[in-house]
Amino acid sequence: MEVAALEKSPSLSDRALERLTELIIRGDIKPGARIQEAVLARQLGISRGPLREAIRRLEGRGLLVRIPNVGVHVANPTVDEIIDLYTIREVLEGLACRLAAERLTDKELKRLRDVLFDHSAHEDVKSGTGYYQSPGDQDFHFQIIKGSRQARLIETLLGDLYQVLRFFRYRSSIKPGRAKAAFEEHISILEALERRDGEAAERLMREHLQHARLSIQEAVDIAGSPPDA
Amino acid sequence: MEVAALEKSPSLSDRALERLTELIIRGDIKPGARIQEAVLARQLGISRGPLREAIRRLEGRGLLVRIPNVGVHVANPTVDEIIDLYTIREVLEGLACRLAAERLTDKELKRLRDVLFDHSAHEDVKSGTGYYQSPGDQDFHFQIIKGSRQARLIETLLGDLYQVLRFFRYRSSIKPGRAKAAFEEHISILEALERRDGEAAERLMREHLQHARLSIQEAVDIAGSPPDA
DNA sequence: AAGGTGTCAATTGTTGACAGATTACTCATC
DNA sequence: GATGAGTAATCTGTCAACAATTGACACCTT
Repeated sequence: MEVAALEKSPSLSDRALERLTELIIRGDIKPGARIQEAVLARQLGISRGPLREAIRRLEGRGLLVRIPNVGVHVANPTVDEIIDLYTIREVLEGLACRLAAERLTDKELKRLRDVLFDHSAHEDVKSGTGYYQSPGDQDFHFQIIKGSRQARLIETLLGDLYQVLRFFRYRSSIKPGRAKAAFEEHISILEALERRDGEAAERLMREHLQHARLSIQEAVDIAGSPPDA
Repeated sequence: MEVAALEKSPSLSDRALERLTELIIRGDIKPGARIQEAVLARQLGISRGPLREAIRRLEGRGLLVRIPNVGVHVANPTVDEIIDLYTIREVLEGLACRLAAERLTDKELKRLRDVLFDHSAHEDVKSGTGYYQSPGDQDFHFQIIKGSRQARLIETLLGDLYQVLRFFRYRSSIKPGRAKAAFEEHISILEALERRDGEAAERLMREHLQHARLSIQEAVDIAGSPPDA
């Protein structure tokens, strides 16, 4: 919907923001890589002015880092910083979930249930590793966040945090059991929402995301441990 | 500390960001007021380029709103949107408080206690209305947020949210008893921190901020109710 | 007189060029 | 062969001029 607003007037800066975000998230420009304004501007077919505006906006989101008089790099966060992002997401999406419990329409709840069960989720879950971080998983979270009816919260979670996390997502092998567990946690959350139990919904969502975070943390600990142990 | 980094190389865009933020928060430019780039640029003694970059950054923070090809105005949020901001602050500062309980040094805890009791807080509280939103109150929150040791969280709460809320703070008469209650809630929070009880610290901070939010909401409801009732 | 149409001033969007700073390189010196 | 000053090249920071869009006013049509 925000995109629709941009489509109305695709200023070069807006388009540059979109394109650049995509380049970063898709990994075409790697974390830590330096960005040269003139070069990138030529690649995008625009001049440096609008590009600089786009860069400044991405700086605000933490995707780019500028060193004065030297240049801008794509952010290259440490594992700890990524974990910190997940921690922030935990409380914000917990809040969204609590609000959603009070505000989702019956129709939307029904749709949420469909998302959870239709979306070939069962196959994914049974096959073992598919569900976690699948479109089905993402859609479930999206619906709940939107259901909070809190524009600022939606903007923050969907616009900023998700993009950043999508980028920084740790490409680690998730534990085999995680997919099934995640799916079951989703069911518990859905049930709390259907009971209109905001407190429980918030708590369950926070626990759900905490598990995801710990799963990552664990994978990193293993990968980071000395291989000659 | 972020300012220190800017002082190193105060680019015109950085300075414009600072000055413009100040102009908005001090109320020199009022909510809803239109900003003309050329005029403001001349007032700040710079050209439109750096100013536009600063504006784009403030757009990201939600302090300015741009209508494509028409202009930018200072945001003019509804009461509901302000309440939403407070709600977000609740969970984020709750998180900060939980982390602080685990991470504050004994020295910092001592300092926090001093802030609470020294800062002529007693006089403020006894006099009735002084404490709430006083420097002492703010300092207490600042110390805890910084104590979370979470750069991103600190940046969000202190850099973005506080400035926005400082600006949009509802100039409403707070209930007489609120100051004393707020002070006592601070004491409870401090005690939880000293016990290193993160769970309780988070819960208490959230309740504390929730009370503040409800106090505002109440004041608005009264002010907003039809006077001919 | 009401409604539509064309024109014009004002403002945003964009560009290319200039100035200042930083980095990398060269060359002389130890 | 290593080190350091000096210099050149490159890139960021900034500006002023140009293009495109908007909104308002006057004018014409019905």
